[in-house]
Formats: sequence, C-alpha cells, structure tokens
Amino acid sequence: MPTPGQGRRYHHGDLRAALIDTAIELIGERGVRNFSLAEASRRLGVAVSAPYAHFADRDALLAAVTVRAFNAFVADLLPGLPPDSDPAEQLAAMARGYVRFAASHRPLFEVLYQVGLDKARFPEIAAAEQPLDEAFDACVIALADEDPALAADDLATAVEATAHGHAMLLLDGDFGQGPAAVEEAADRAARAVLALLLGRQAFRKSSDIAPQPDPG
Amino acid sequence: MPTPGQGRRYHHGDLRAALIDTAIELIGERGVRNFSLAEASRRLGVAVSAPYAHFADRDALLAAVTVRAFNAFVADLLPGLPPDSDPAEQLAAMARGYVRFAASHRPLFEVLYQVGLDKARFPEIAAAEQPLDEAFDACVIALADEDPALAADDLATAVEATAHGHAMLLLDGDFGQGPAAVEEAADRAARAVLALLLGRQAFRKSSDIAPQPDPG
DNA sequence: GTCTATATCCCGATAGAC
DNA sequence: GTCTATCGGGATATAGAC
Repeated sequence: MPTPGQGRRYHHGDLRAALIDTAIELIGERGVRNFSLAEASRRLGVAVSAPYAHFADRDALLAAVTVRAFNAFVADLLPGLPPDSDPAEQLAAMARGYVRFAASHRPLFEVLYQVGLDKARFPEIAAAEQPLDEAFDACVIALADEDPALAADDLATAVEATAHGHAMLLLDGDFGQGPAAVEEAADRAARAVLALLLGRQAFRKSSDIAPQPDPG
Repeated sequence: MPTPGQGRRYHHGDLRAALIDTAIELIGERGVRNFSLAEASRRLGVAVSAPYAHFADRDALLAAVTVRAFNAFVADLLPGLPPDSDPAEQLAAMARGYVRFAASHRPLFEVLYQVGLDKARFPEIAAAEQPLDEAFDACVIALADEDPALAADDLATAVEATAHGHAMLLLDGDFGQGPAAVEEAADRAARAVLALLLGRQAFRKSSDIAPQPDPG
C-alpha cells in the first residue's frame, strides 16, 4: 500500500480531469520541468500506472494541460477588453491583460511557452491557440482599415512580442516581486504598445525607412 | 568499466572547461531540462564523480554555463553596433543582433532565460549580465539627453522586451524555420524598436497618456 | 478503470583508494 | 584530480489480476 489517501483524498469519477488539475498544481509548485506523472499519481492516491488509461504518456497529459491553458488565457483576456473603444486602446488593454495573466496564472503561462511539445503530434494545441491570435489580428486589422498602407501582420506580431517580452521579464524577476511589480510591468507593456502604434509608420508597406545594415 | 573513451577522446588538462563545453553541447541536443551531469561525464569519458572536483553540484555547473553565455552574448552583440550612429539606429541594431543571437546560439540563449537558477546563490550571473543592460541603457540615455522628459528606464525595458519577445516567438516557431525566419524576426524586431522610438512620447514623464506617477 | 508488482533505466551525490 | 564502487532515490512504462 503506497500510502493511499495520503495528503489528498482520492477521486472516483474523473481521473482524467483530476490529473490535469493536479498537473497544474504541481507545475505551480515545482516548475514544468520537474513535473512528473508519478508524483501526480501519488498526490491523487492512485497507482502510478493509472494515468496510462487516460493518456498515452507524459507529453499527452502536458498537451491536455496546454489546451486548457490556452482556453483559460482566452477566457481571461478577451471579456475584459473595453468594448467599442478604438483599436489602439484595445491593444493596450490586451497587452496589460497578457502580462497580468502571466503573473496570475503563472503555471499555465509556463506550460504555454516553456514546455516545448511537438506541435505536429498535438494539433489540438494550435487550434486552442487560434482565438488568441485572431483577437490580436482583429484589432490590428481595424487599424489597417483606417490606414491601408499598414503592414498589419507585422504590427500584430510586434504587439504580441511586446506583451510577451514584458511578461517574460516580469516572471524573470526584472520588475521585482509582488503585485506592484505586476502592475508596473502591465502598465509598461500597455504604454509600449501605445508607443508602437504611435510610431507605426515604421511598419508601413513600401516604407522608405532604410533597411538596417547587417553588422556581420 | 563504464566504456571509457567511448565516442569522444578524454581530456587531460582542463576538465572544468571541458565540462562547460560538453554541457552546452548536450543542452543543444536535448534541452536544458534533460541535461545531466552524468551524461556529460560519460561523454567526456570520465567518472561520474569527476565533476565534483570542479563544481559543487549540477547547478554550479549550470551557473558557469550561464556566465559564459552572457559573456558570449555581449561579445557577439556589442562589437557589431554601427559606431557613431544615432541612438535609435543603435537600438534597432541591438534588437536585430539580439534575435540573431537567440537563433545562432540557441542553447546558450535557453540557458540564459529558461534555467532559472537561484540568483542569490550565484551573484556572478548578475555581474555577467550587467554589460548587456548597460549597453541598452547607454543608448536610451543618449536619447533622453536630447529629450529630457523621456522616462529612460521604462523605454530601455520596453526595447529589451521587444527584442526578447521577438526572439522567444522565433524560437517557438512562430516565424517558421530556417535562416529566412531568423532574418524575418530580426527585421521585425528592429522595425518594432524604431516604431517604439518614433512613438516614444507615450513614455514621457508626466505623460497624460498614462496615469502613472513618475518614479524618478 | 484501477491496482499490484515489476522491469529497466537514469540521476545526484558520497566514501575511500590511488 | 581522478577512479571504483555504491547508496538511495525517482522516473517511465508494461504485464496481468480484479
């Protein structure tokens, strides 16, 4: 008897969902890279072989966690957007929400961008990611409608990269710790997006801004 | 007999340096996450206990790799900057170099931003990072001299976040694979930095765009 | 669908000889 | 500074019973 009902009581009903929950817990406590199927089983009080009835292997469980993470990200980010505001404000709000999500759901965010699963093996991950990219694209396309020479794709990526970069630097500790650091990072990301949009002529198609030399 | 002299010659002279080299090799092949001291020893044809004569533990070796990675980053990035050009061009060139380094030295870049060592235990890491931050700061301060109301710190962080974000999205596959993807990402990062600088009034102190009290 | 049991393998770290 | 040997632990995955 491997100490059943150890710190946690055991399940009955939906081991699959319980495994996903527990995986998120463990990732929060010990990081993605130290997550193990065996420990998740132990915590749930089931045999280490039980997960294999629901997931082909460790990566398959992590893929399910990734899908849930994207769903949570979308559900967290999109409803908070200021309705009927101009696209620039919406993009700034998305950047702010992006950074906040990275902090408030750190384990999920780590799964999204650190786990490095084989995307060819798990196409459901790309599908779950799609609504997020579409939301960025929609705002930028709204801008491009007012400004047809804008290279919308490039700008959308730049906005996402800006939000992502601030989120990573925050999680890396560059803004300090605690709620104040989160808001500081979120504010700066939002302002960086506004600056990016103010200077968006750098993203015009057929720009006459000279390409930069290759420093070799 | 653990198959000595296996696939690789063995050292003599500088096991410490050889371990760092081999660690970088292994990280490139299998990711930081799956790197092990034991495998590095095996590859060098030394006993698994040999590394402990040079490093207190696994993290200490990874810390040495991190220091080398920062040194390589600085050595790669700074000499290529266009001399005597205006700060905006320099920052765009830094962003371009940042993205290129992430691609051309992927294992080192992964060590820098994924390994998550205890920075309090290894203060030499912060010291090795310093020249990089200083280079960003110097460019932004040059801009702020022309424009004293600029919130230089915030802008420096935003530039770094922009470069970092593009690098991460590139490594995540969002720009596709191959050298063309690298240049595409580098170009976009450079243009995003230029856009950021063009719109930098969003980073002015006492700005009425953002209701953010001035920290300094 | 879950359990018991087991096979196989790898890892970090230490002790003591040379 | 390196080797031999070993301790103690943990992981993934499979086989077969219920």
